[in-house]
Amino acid sequence: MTASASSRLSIEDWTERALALVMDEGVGAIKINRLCKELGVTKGSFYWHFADLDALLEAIAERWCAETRTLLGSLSALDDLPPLERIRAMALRLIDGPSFSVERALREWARSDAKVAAMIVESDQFVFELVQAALVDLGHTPEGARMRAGLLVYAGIGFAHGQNSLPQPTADDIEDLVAFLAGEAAR
Amino acid sequence: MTASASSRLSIEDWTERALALVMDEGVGAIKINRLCKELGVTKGSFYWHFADLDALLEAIAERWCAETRTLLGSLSALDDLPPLERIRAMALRLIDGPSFSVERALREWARSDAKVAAMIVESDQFVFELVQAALVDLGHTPEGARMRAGLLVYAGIGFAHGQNSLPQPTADDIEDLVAFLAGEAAR
DNA sequence: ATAACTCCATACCTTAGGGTATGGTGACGG
DNA sequence: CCGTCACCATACCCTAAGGTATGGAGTTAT
Repeated sequence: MTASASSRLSIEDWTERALALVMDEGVGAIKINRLCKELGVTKGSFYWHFADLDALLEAIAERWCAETRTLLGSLSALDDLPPLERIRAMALRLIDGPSFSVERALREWARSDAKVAAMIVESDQFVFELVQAALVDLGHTPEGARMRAGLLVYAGIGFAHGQNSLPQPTADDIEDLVAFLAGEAAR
Repeated sequence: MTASASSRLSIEDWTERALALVMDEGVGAIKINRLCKELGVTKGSFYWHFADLDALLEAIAERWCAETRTLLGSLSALDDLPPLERIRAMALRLIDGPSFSVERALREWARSDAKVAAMIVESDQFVFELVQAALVDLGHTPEGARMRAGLLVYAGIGFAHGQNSLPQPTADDIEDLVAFLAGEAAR
């Protein structure tokens, strides 16, 4: 459906569908037969494109890593914004509800795929350093900025993994949070 | 080995071993044959004690919930400590490395077991309210305390799920963190 | 002592899912 | 027009794992 209109499938058709599956049902949901059914083919097709399941997993890991890397690159555009805006943008990104299941799926995946794990580390690092730099721009010491940025990033990760245990923060709450983290700058 | 010396097994022997398995390998690692081998029996024994796998899962969920509830009860002893000590205790608890895999296993488990999920929510809530109360005792407004406590608890959850993406905080870092969260009390 | 009950072993069934072998069909170059 | 190759269908095998049926051995009560 989302794939190309051609009756023949390409590698990209497979990785695209498989990636979508990983995102909203986890890597454990990838079954060859199921994928085939969703793509309207049978296993004969799959094993022509890929040697085995691991080959498919590796392919979609590669693809996801590439996509994520370009996404991080595009995020560098935030550098032009004022520091507080940068922090706010990251905080809002961390609170984005629909992406929670994706976040969980990715970290679960990372536990069985080194490439994915490395990419996630890189991604976390990226956000962390972005926030830290913004805090330094606001006049914080590197150490103070480090602690605050770490707190925000880890809270973001935790937010995706907590099962709505605590009341969900509103937009106003985020404002308070950003103000708190950015506060008492020149101490 | 850890079970009773008797040659016959009890329900507790099964739930104990299974719970240990869940903790350090996740709920997905529970296989009937494997459990039997570890306990030195065969499936005939398992299916005498339990109707099926779900019955076993339910039993260990029940057991874990009970154990966790008493653990939370014992944690109420912290109420006598000064507020800052209470927060510090919770912060250190959240950073406890060896329990990370347990934390992950539990939340994964919670996604397929409502009882476990509810217990985790209760547990998170407990820690959250404890920290929040301590912050209020320090002179914070309920709203300020709420935000700070939420930040700490979520960061703790995230810390267990991040794959060492960011540099691990030292004991000194925790001190700074607690001081930061508790800081600027009477504003 | 023996009947009854508890706990467990053995053998077997069934399903899901990864993987393989082989043949067929459409498109395209020669 | 025909062969070749890319792509796929069909049929099959193998293993892991949950589940069942049945019988046997140890224990306990009467």
